[in-house]
Amino acid sequence: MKWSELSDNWCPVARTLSVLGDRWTLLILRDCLLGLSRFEQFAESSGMTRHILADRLKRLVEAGILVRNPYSEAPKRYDYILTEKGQELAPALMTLRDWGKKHLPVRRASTS
Amino acid sequence: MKWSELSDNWCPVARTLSVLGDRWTLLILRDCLLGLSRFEQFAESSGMTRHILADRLKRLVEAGILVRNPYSEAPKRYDYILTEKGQELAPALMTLRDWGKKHLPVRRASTS
DNA sequence: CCTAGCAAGTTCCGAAACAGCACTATAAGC
DNA sequence: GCTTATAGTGCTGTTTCGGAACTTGCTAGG
Repeated sequence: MKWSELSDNWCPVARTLSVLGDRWTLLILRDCLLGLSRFEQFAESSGMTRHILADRLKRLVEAGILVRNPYSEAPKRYDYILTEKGQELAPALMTLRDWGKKHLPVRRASTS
Repeated sequence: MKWSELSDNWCPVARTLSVLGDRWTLLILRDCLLGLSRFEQFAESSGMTRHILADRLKRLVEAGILVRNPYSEAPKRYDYILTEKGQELAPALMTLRDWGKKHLPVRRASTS
């Protein structure tokens, strides 16, 4: 089964995953909720390749989760702002964060 | 950046995604929470290939989210049971489900 | 004994996605 | 007219994925 076919699945969890079911998309949204909005900021914060970032931003805009907003006319520049639909993903990010904090402690030497 | 490198990220959301940040893993957990436990059940329910399913189950066991439980000795057979750690992902699934129900209605002809 | 069936995987190959890096486009500043 | 800043694209090799067949270990039937 293809990823895209999930979007018509009977299960709302599956449909949700059809939009944000890869490792990078939720990281972009995390950054958005932290106040980031620009391509270069996302690229640096998440460490993903620019190629993937561009693709995921496009998908998120198509899904109505972000809007591509021109913030500069002179050299045409765009940043990405959460829609209300996107902001309502905050609770989901919170529950994932809480689970991670509880069950996936950092395995660095500094923590022990 | 590689997927696996996320597991040491400072951000708990990123660490969580290092475990369940692909399209299929959360579907397996959804099925577990619905009471499924066997390989063939997961394969049929989610529609993923057996190859990927086997890989994801292995990862989930390694992550301590599922346990591989022998339920038959005669022909060695195993099923997969949620640990407490895994059950605590239920709230996360709920929030994703709620968001999907609200923002991603099924696009079938029957809905219009 | 021989074959079929069930369940949990494993193997193989072509297709798609990804990582890494360089490159483009447009304009501002020196 | 050269450098810097920003938002992407192109290119190339590697990794992962999708689909279907095959394996293993046992049971049931003829």
